[in-house]
Amino acid sequence: MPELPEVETVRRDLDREFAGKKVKSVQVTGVRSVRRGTKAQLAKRLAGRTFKTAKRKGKYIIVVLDSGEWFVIHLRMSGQLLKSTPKAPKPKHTHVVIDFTQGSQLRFVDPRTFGEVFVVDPAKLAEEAPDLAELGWDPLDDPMLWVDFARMVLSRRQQLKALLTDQHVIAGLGNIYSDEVLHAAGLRYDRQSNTLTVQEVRRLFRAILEVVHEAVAARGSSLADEQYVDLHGRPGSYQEHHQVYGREGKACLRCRATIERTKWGGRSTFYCPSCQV
DNA sequence: CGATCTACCTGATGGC
DNA sequence: TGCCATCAGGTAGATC
Repeated sequence: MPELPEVETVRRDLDREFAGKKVKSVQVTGVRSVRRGTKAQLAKRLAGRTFKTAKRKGKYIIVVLDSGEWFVIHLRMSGQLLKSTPKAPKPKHTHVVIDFTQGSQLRFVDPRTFGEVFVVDPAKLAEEAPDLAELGWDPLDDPMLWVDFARMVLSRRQQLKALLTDQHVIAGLGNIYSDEVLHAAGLRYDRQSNTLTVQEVRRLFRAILEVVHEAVAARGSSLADEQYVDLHGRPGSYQEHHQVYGREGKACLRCRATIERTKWGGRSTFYCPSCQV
């Protein structure tokens, strides 16, 4: 579900609401939410620790603990982090509950159970969390010169949608935002990365930055099912700005041609057949 | 190396 | 009403 803008929204909420707070207790009831190490180890490494700051790398949320360790959360398709109180009824599929000494509660809710939480020593990141260690360029956090971006794109032979959603190359884009970026850049999902002109690479670079920043400002995209909500359970509003995603059969807002939907890599892909080349 | 499947899950939706 | 197929924001692994 959530891509960079949604994860960043949750990160900011988490930092605002829980930085400086101390963990009182941890209950892990989910069967699959803890896959690296045991539930007991996770609870032990969190109990009594203070949340210092919440960071983000790609789609991973990283809570820096006062022990120096990282409490990492990946929401995958359906995960949510929700702030609540101990007495409030728990939604179905609540897998991890963290109580804080001041009385608030943090919940990890995840119907499809693809998401995960774990604690890692950042010094052992490469061995214990290679997926996190090997992430590529984060377009919100990492400075990047456009010439370096151009070198990266032109040195690969990959369809553009594959390149944009490859977390080793660019960290944070998924199915919605790759389609929106490609429309903003005027490029088709199946263009080979090494065939781009210099101007096209520049447009792609600017489109990534523009779409990501605007989507973060709108607190992410929530689709009809509202699977994505922020820490307080509120939806985002960037879906109102979507140019192609979910707009099959509607007029392109730039050229008035009809937006098409196709299958690419097993996922729905939306594009304008006229102004994306 | 890149492209294409499959699998991991629950739940919503639509056709018949 | 029920039953079945399809689809959903992600990612890893197998295969060619």
